[in-house]
Amino acid sequence: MATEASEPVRRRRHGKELESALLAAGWDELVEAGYARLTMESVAVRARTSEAVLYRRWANKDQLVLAAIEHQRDANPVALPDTGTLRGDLLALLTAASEALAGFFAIAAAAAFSGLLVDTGMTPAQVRARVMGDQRVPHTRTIYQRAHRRGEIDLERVPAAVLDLPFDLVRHDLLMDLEPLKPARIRSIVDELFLPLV
Amino acid sequence: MATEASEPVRRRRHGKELESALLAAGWDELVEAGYARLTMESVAVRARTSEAVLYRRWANKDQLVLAAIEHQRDANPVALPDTGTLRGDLLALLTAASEALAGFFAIAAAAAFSGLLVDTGMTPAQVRARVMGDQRVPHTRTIYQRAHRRGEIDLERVPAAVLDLPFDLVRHDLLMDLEPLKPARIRSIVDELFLPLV
DNA sequence: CGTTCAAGAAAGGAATCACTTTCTAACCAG
DNA sequence: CTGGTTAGAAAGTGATTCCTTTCTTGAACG
Repeated sequence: MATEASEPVRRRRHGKELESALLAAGWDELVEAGYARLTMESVAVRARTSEAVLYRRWANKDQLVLAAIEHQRDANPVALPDTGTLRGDLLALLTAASEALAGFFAIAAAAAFSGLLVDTGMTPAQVRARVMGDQRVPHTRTIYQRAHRRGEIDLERVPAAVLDLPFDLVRHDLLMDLEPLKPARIRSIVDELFLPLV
Repeated sequence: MATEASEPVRRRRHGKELESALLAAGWDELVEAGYARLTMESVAVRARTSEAVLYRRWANKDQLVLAAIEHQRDANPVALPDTGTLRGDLLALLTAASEALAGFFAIAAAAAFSGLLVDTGMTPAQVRARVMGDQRVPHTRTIYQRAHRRGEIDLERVPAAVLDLPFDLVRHDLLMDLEPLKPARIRSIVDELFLPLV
């Protein structure tokens, strides 16, 4: 009778384990409530801890949100495919990026423009560069260079706009729809738009 | 001595004139401060009026923001060009859209995702449809149909993805950079990407 | 085992901000 | 000119929320 069945052994988290839980809670709050409605208390409650724990790590709400965005980005790395053909690599990479980044751009962009870090002296462009990780989709250069070496494309003769095209369109669709692209759309981008241009 | 020189005749605005000024102030505040940092007072001060005037028109902050977004969208209509060639029409339309909508998509999307209307029962998709005006870029069908009639393209044989391509890319760049596209970029989209595909 | 550190609970201070209320006077219709 | 409407000024209320402080106790480390 001393320990209730409804009280499931209060474990106490530490270090990386705790920090990941805090940042994940922050991200979930961002997705569900949005930046404006995210409060330190709501994050603490979701993470089953108290606000003091948050303030021990981040000086204010903006810092916490920024860290949560970066954590979410880094927790879902996009794998580098190697299928042997440019078409296969592109389909695989775009699919992986689409799934890993679904929602990320929109939430991050929304937070960046809805007031995040306005008074830290960062320009909107700086905030955006930071949350976007200053990279667009990783590994793009790699798969193009491999295709160049195999003789599939001639990097000297293909305009940069063409090389960016598939990734720009995937990013665009992610921003518009907030969910991963349908496989048919990815195939359309590769087969109807990109490949005819190279 | 009764009327100071520093007090430049207090005129009192009414009706449409006043309402436009209020909504313009709301939009400017949205751009500069973002949704989270926009306050009814900041809008009132910017419009040189008082909060009561705002509340006489809109029941709450969300309604004001929504009206400001719609006002901004409707106040900058994109003109329908008619240059005689598909290439000319596209360049003109993309340039006009780029300038009219610079910033609009990003600000509107950010407001939509940063908490706007979360508790009115609208889904994010509904909010987005409303602020985007349920249209992407107007006039697109028109210029394509004219080109079809002139025999420049065959609408039966061109995939829809190709027709959307220029507008998707312009929207993408606007979301990323928040400013009108450089003319060279627009020419690149038309000449290096779109025209080779049709 | 004993020491140290931080997790977690709780309560509250201070500031912000959505929204209201009241009042005066400028504008408009007749 | 007269009366009704509403712009605009000013002050205030109540709720929210950022952030701090204090205290107890579970966990890590030697």
